[in-house]
Order: sequence, then structure tokens, then C-alpha cells
Amino acid sequence: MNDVTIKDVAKKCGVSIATVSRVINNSSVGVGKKTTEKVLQAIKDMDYQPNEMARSMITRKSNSIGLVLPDICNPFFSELARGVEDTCNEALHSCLLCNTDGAIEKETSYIKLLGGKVVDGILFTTQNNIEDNSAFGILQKRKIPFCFIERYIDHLTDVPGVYFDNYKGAQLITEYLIKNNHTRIAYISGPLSTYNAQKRFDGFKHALSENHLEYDSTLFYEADYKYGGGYIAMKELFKRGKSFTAIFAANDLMAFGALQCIEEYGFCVPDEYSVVGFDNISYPAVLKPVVTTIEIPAYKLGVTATKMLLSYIKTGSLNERKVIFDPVLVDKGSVGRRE
Amino acid sequence: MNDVTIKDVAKKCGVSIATVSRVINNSSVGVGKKTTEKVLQAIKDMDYQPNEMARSMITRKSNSIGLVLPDICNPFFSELARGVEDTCNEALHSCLLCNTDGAIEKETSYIKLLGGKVVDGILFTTQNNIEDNSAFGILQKRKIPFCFIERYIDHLTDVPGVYFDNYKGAQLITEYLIKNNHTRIAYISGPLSTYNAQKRFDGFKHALSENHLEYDSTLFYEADYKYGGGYIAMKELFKRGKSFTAIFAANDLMAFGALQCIEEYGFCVPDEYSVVGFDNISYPAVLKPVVTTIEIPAYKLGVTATKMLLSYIKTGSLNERKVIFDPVLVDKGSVGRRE
DNA sequence: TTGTATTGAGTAAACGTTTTCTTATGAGAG
DNA sequence: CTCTCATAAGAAAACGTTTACTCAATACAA
Repeated sequence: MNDVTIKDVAKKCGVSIATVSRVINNSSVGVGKKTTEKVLQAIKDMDYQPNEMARSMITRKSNSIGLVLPDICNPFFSELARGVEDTCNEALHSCLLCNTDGAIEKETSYIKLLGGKVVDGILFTTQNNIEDNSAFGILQKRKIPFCFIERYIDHLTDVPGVYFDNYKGAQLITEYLIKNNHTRIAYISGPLSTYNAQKRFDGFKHALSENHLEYDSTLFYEADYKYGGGYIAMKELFKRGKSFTAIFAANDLMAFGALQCIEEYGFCVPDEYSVVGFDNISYPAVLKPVVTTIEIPAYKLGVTATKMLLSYIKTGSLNERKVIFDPVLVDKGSVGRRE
Repeated sequence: MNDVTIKDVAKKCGVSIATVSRVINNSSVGVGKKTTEKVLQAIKDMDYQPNEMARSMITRKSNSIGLVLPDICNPFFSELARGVEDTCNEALHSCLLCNTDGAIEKETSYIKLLGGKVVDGILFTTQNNIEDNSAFGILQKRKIPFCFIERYIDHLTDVPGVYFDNYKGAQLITEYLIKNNHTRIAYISGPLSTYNAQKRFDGFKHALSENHLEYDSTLFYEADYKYGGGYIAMKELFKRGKSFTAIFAANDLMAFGALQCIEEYGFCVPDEYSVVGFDNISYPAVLKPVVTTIEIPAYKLGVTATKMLLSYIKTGSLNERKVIFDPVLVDKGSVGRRE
């Protein structure tokens, strides 16, 4: 390690450490021009780098934030993370990465660790229910600045967060199907224990009723947000023998599973069945299949949340506690028009 | 912020801060059982969390490492990062994420920043040439513990790093083609300015000559590691009118591009043309196309590099300065047997 | 009983900064 | 020539820990 300290620099210049400190920080307010130059030169010569730890002790700022998310390998989260990190970097902050796999214990232990003044604030994404999440409790108790990402607590309106409007998204894409004259739409849901899945389902039903269509529970199947789940769901829906012309899967992965099944049954998309998903997971354009979907702007969510958190850390207050992103429909041609 | 300090705990218990410190650290060596319990209780009651900054000042360890990579959104790097973070977490360390986009200035500024005792060591991946990389210079000058990942400096044998044997990988997959009686193999290269591309190309040529096949430069095309590049390369190869039965693209993305072109020409894979790639980019199994390829164990690379770095940080020495991972062939059915 | 370990716990220095307070220097005004 | 004031720079405290050094108290062997 490089062990040049401010003392060494001071000694070499024949000045006090206070002077060196002033040069480093204020670009020399109250330091003579000649001295400033001398110090600057010495810093360069000795390759001196201030010890950020010591600095943080005094300033009570670590200039870093923690990013707690389920899994960086999930493209949604890596894009989000990129948005976070880019924004941090711009603001001369560092970003600590924490993968929780959605496990509450891991979330809690990370938050505890980070709370030890390791970071100035925390960006938190969780799939778990917030209210009975001990991590959330610690955040509040310790008064650690934080900002939620894609985690909704309808009734806790004062909790800072950046959200995506799943309800509206589901509504939007359902309406798109309806506009294309689909009236009997099968719905493959994610686990309804998650807030996500519930909101999407609600949005779907709302769009139906707004358009005077009846929700048919025999066209509903609750799966697991996974490829296999979508496949099984589709099979089951076919088995039930009810008629429908479109399938709304609550995420892209399940939509892919459904497509696979449809193909095996020898049906054509979008001619015989229309399929829509949710998420717009972004893989190289080459890869098939492809499904009309709702895009969640992960990068933007990351940027916005980071800005919010940093501003909160800096000023201690927030003029906007909640930012909600609107859904955008991305048409990739898996919806056909019914006449 | 939670501002309970060790002093508060000590005062509440009527003991000295040294005692509290001992309880925290050694689980009370040299502290009476009763006192220990009292302190532990107080810590819980007051929700005391030691200030890691202050701690680091004394121990000269931040218990965190920096991970410097081009782009977390690239699935290779996110998997790598996951390996790194998991290993860090196990060792009770934190991991700082730094995206450089491969820009030397960004690499340098990150390394400088991290060098300020923010981290105990650095994991460094770069696409740039190491020798004239100023970031490398800083690493060495400041004696910051580091470990390279997937960056090769043949002649700098004492530089700690974890590598993947691109040469052998290319050789392996070429031999697989030859074993399937392909004798005229087209090669779509990545940019030969990168070390990667060069090694893979060398491995390819070596396998040919080992099997007494002649390298034919009219079957060679240098592209850019991208989908579009692979597509254009394939088109050009067809245009040249030379005969070949297999295509080796130096990464999967280009292989996909080649496949796209082959399909447009109305040819069948693997019946008429065999195609192989490199990287085994891992997308959900659903997604097509799919190509026989060489897997680079990103996660394992991350784990190994982290272990290496942590051990170096701890002991100050390294029994193994270089770990090289062997390639594994992943057969996904895009190679046909020639009779 | 005396002497010697052993154990428990306190005191204070140290880590490398920032920052408040203080002082020395010199310039300009009267 | 003196007084005042601005400016430059130093001294020292503080940040919250860990740890080396003490010392008191107890336990045990002789």
C-alpha cells in the first residue's frame, strides 16, 4: 500500500498538515499562492492520495451508497445497476453491490452491515413484502437514508421510492389486445403473493371491465414467473377447452413458455393466437422468440432513484418522495388483429 | 443516522470503551462472563453498530474490494460479478462496482479513487492493453493488491491473475469440427487488435496444422464481435464463392449473425453448414438460435479471482499467481457430421 | 502466610484527516 | 510611526475505534 500521509507531504514542504489539508480541499482559500504550488508539487511528486477513511471520519460522509438487489445476473437488475453506478460516478460517489437472492436474512444482514457508516445511503429493491421486512425496520430505526426501487407500499405514502406503474402497464397492454378485437383473453399470472403480480392482474381486470368485457376465471392460471411455469400454464389452459384468442402472460419469460406450448400444439402466432408479455427483457435482437410487451425502464429507474437518494443525503429533505414511471408498450408483432 | 457510539454503550454499562471493544471483537477474551452479557445486552438495547470507518482507520483494513469491469450489463460480466460478490460476502467483505466501458481514463480514475484506502484490493478486467495502461502503473506504484481477470500478459508472468485459455478453447472446438470431417472451415474473427481474438485465431490455426489441414486465408474474415459483423462476414464469405462446410465464429454473437445470413440464403444448419461460436452466452434456454460453443466459466473466474485477492490481502503473499481455466465444449447441435 | 500467576478491566495513544481557534506577518490608513 | 485589519499558516482538538500497557484483584502453590 501507498503509505504517504498528509504528514509526509507537510514535512516535505515545511508546512503544517492544516495547510496541506486546505490545499487539498478548498483549492487553497487562505493559503498563499507560492505555498499552494509547493504543496501541489509535493503531492504529485510523492504520489500522495488522501486516506478516504480518515476523511470520512471527520466529514461523516463516505461518499458511497449501497445498492441492494436480488440478483445482478437478472438483466433487469444489471441495467438498473448500470443506471445507479453511472449516476453515482457522475456525483463522485462509489456504489456497493449487494445480491440478496431475495432472502430476507441476506437483506437484513446487508442493511445492517451497510448501516455501520459504510455508506451514506441505501438503494433497496426487494421482492418481499416490505411491511414485515426487518430490513425496512432497521432502515427506519437507524435513520439511514434510503430509497426504494420498484417496491410499492400504497398506504405508506411518505416512503421515498421510484416505482413503475404495473397496474397501468397491464391495463395498457390489455387495451391493446381489446383494440385488436380480442374479447376472450387468457391470463397467466405471476405468484399473486407478490405485489407485482397482483397489480398486473388488477390492471388486466380493470381494462376488461372498462371495456365491458367479463373476467372469466376459467381463463386464469397462476404460475411462477418462469419459463416452465408459462409452458405448463398454457398446456392447462388448452386442456380446459375454453375458447380464447389471446394470452396475456404477466412476464416475458412465461410468455416464451406459452409460445413454446402453442407451437407444440401446432398453432400459429399471431395468426391463431396472440400473445403478450411484460418486462421487455432485452436480449440481443437476434434471439427468438419475441413478444409484444410492456417495457420497464430499468436504467432510468436506477438513475432517478440514485439522484433522489443523493439529493436526500445532501440536503436532508426531499421535494419529491415518489416518482412513478409510466409504462411503454413495445410492439414486436405477436398480436394479430381479429375481425 | 444512528449515532450511538462505543462510548454510549460503555457509559450505559459502567465499563470502559476498551471493554466494549473487546466484547465486540474477540467475543470477550479477557472479559468476565457477566460483563460480557451486560455489554451484549446494552448493544442490543441501544441498537449499537460499530462505525466501520473508525474501525478501518486502526486496523488498516476496509474489508472491501473494488471490482473494475467494462460493463455490468454484459452477461459475462454480471455473472463474473456475481461470483465475486458471493465470495466477498462469504468472507464478510463488500464489493464496490465500477463500470469503465473500457475507457482508459475511467479505469485510471477509478483505480486512483479506490487506491485511497477505500478498498483493500482491486479486481481488474480490461479490454485494453495492459502494458501501457496507466491504471496498471498506479496499481503497481501504490502497491495496491490486485488480481487481473481474463487479461493476459504472457511475458509478465509474476502478475496475479485468473485467466481463460482462449487458445486452447479455439483449438478444442476446431478439433471438434475436424473430427466431424470438416476440412474446409471458414473463420470469422474478432478484432485482431484484441488479445482475445488473436489467441482464438492462433488456436484455430494451430488445430488445423496439427491435423495437416492448410489454413486458407480466403476463408478468413475479420469482424467486430457483434451480431451485424457476423452477418456481414458470412455474406462476404458466401460471395467469395469458395467452398467450405463449417464456420467458426470467434464469439456467439457473430455466430448468430452468420446463422441469420445462412438462413436467408436458404441453407440448413447443421445439415448443409455447421456453425460454432465461442463464449456460451447464457440466455434463457428458450431463446433461439443456439450454437455449439466454448464455455467461459465467468462465475468461477470471479470466485477464483476473489479468493486469490483476499488471500493475498490477508497473507501478503500468493502461492499461485496465475490460474488458467480450461475451456469446455458445449454441444448444442449446430455441428453436423460430414461423411 | 507469602509469593506468583492468571484474569478482568481501565488508561491512553494511535490511526489520518478536517476544522476551529489562535497567532504571526505585513499592508495600508491616520 | 503607530494602529488596525486582512491574510497566511500553525496548534490542537475531534472523529470512533483498537490495542499496548498498566494495574488491581483473585486464585493457587509452596
